[in-house]
Amino acid sequence: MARKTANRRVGITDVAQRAGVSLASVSRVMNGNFSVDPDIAARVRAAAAELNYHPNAVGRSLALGKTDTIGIVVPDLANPTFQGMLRGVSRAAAQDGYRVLIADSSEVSSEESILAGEARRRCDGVVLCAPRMNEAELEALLPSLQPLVLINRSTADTQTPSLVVDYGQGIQDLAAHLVELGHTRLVFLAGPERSAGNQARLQGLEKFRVDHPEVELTTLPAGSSFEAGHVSAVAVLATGATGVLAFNDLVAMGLLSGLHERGVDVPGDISVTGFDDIPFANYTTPPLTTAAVAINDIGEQAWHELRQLLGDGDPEPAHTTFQPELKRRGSTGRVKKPTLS
Amino acid sequence: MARKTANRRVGITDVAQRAGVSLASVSRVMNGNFSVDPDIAARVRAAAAELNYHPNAVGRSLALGKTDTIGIVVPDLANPTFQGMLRGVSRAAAQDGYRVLIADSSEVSSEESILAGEARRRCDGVVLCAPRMNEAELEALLPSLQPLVLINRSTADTQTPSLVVDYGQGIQDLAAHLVELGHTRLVFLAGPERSAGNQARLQGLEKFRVDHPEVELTTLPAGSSFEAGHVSAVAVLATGATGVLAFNDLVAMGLLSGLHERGVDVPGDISVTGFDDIPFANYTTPPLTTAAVAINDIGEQAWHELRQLLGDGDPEPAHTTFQPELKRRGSTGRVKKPTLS
DNA sequence: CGAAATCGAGAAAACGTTTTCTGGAAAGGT
DNA sequence: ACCTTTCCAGAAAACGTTTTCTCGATTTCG
Repeated sequence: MARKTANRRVGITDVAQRAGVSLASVSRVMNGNFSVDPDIAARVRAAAAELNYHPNAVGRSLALGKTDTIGIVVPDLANPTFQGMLRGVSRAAAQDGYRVLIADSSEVSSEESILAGEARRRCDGVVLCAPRMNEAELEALLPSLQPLVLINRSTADTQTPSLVVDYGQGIQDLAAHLVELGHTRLVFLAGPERSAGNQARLQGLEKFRVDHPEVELTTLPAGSSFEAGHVSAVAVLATGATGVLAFNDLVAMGLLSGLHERGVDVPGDISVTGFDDIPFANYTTPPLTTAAVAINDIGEQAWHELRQLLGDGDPEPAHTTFQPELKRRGSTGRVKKPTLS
Repeated sequence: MARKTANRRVGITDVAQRAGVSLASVSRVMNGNFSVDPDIAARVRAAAAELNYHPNAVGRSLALGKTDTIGIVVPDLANPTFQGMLRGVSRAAAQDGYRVLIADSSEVSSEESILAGEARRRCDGVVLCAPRMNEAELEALLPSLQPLVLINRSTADTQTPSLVVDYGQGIQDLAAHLVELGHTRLVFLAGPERSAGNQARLQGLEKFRVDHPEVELTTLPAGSSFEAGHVSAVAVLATGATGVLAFNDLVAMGLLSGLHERGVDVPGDISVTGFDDIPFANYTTPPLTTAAVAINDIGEQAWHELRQLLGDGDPEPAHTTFQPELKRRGSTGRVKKPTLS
């Protein structure tokens, strides 16, 4: 390793030398270890200040066996949901002096496992949000990631806490809300097929169907983005439905935009619901009725679980379910005229 | 350090022992070093596989003097602009096998310097976006962060590349666009006072004033969030202006929402412009006229600059300026009636 | 006053790698 | 056939800390 410009980096050795003490003493002083002569401590501190010494994190990590860093794997940093999660984790972890290493798998499931492994090797623990990874692969990966908390995936493994959102219940609440407003012809704009969240919504809707046999509910493949919602506008209109359950807020916003372009009034002609309650949902025109997911709380909670795991005890890992909360806003309204059938 | 459950972690030593070779050979094999006997290589690989060995990143970092990690300091992870930047940096860095450590300063400038320093100590380099930090503090901090690229801050230091957006020009373009549409009474919804970006916009508008003495331009303090824009609606209406230059897209969207609630038609009664062209800007009703900032490109470019610095050569650090691009959309239109004056 | 207990600072081992150094064997040249 | 060069595997140093261990000095107690 070519030493650039003589000895550039100032280490603990330099401080020790300058203060005329041993390495050990410097280390003790730097770590606030008592039982060290005040005079020595002062000399060390002075030397450290003069040399502008800052302990090397890597050396420290090696000696201590911890990095004070956790990894978080998300499918897509462009998605507000994962951004919120990341933010929640990051802020909470920062409170405890931990930093966060991010890994964006770009929605490709093969990357998810690689990134998770790599992140784990660099960090003390991992928060894994991998909705696409298949069940078997996940189970196989679990042991090697060990201090780990799962988001929106469940596992039999008793070691790993998991935080899941009850998408099934949320979508039922939204559907029920529409029915309450008199809608009897609904359409669901589905998300990515392989997505665990989409599966959960579909199951919820299945349950809804048996509870409300009088409601006509069709499903249209869409996606999880603005564009997906935007291009779905025409298909939605073709169904003649008066209420739309979009996969998430992004799709709903895209749809809102598409409907607006076609002169369709929301909620006058059609009611639209989203999912997640991203910050923007409150500021669309009209404001979006949606199922609020406390995504920041989930991130925060994820950190707290992980912190438990990193600490000593193994206090039963929690398997927490978050209930979405229905937010009634302007994008849903009473059905104008009963559907002719 | 208490070894948990006998020897848990499998290290290079275990592999060497199992393969019946020395540490050095294992290391050579793992790093694809040629000039190692094929037989030995095979044995090592087999042993590594059997033991499920993965090299310890910290040990590796210490020996190599590099972490393959960069830090990025942003003021607020909730802001779409910084989210985009982060995403750009992260994706680009990932392409080259680097990971990103995030530090969210929560908009407090004192944190910015601490976090930057800490990030630098853990990583090989830093991307710093610290709009609030004062000039002096920044200059003082620069040397200690050295492989570093600045975003939206300039510096005399020739060592550090910086990427800045020409907010001054962008806001002038937007203003000119409104003038072109016949507006003569404009209002600027200002951002946070201390923000460098806000200063740049104000300077641009000053220039605009001298170029267009016929236009009446007032400034209203607002902020950088939805809420800021939302609550500004009444103040904006009070000015009697027909064109509004919002600090950014968030403020514009909040304003749009506030105006809608009051039954004010956009762009019929008032034209509104944003800034940044965040992904949502395309899907508001009406779609937002704004100045597009290629924020993902900036993130990507930031990584490329940093990669240069991390590599050997010192090929003059670029000081790049990004020009916003005017996006004409539905939120601006011809002024309905000439302002009486 | 002497021996045991206490204390604190320095020497050295440890963390898990990579890489230089070294020495023995094989290969090549005269 | 002998000497020199080449090659490659293993030993050891290095990276920058923390922490255990050791040992001399000071204190305390009998």
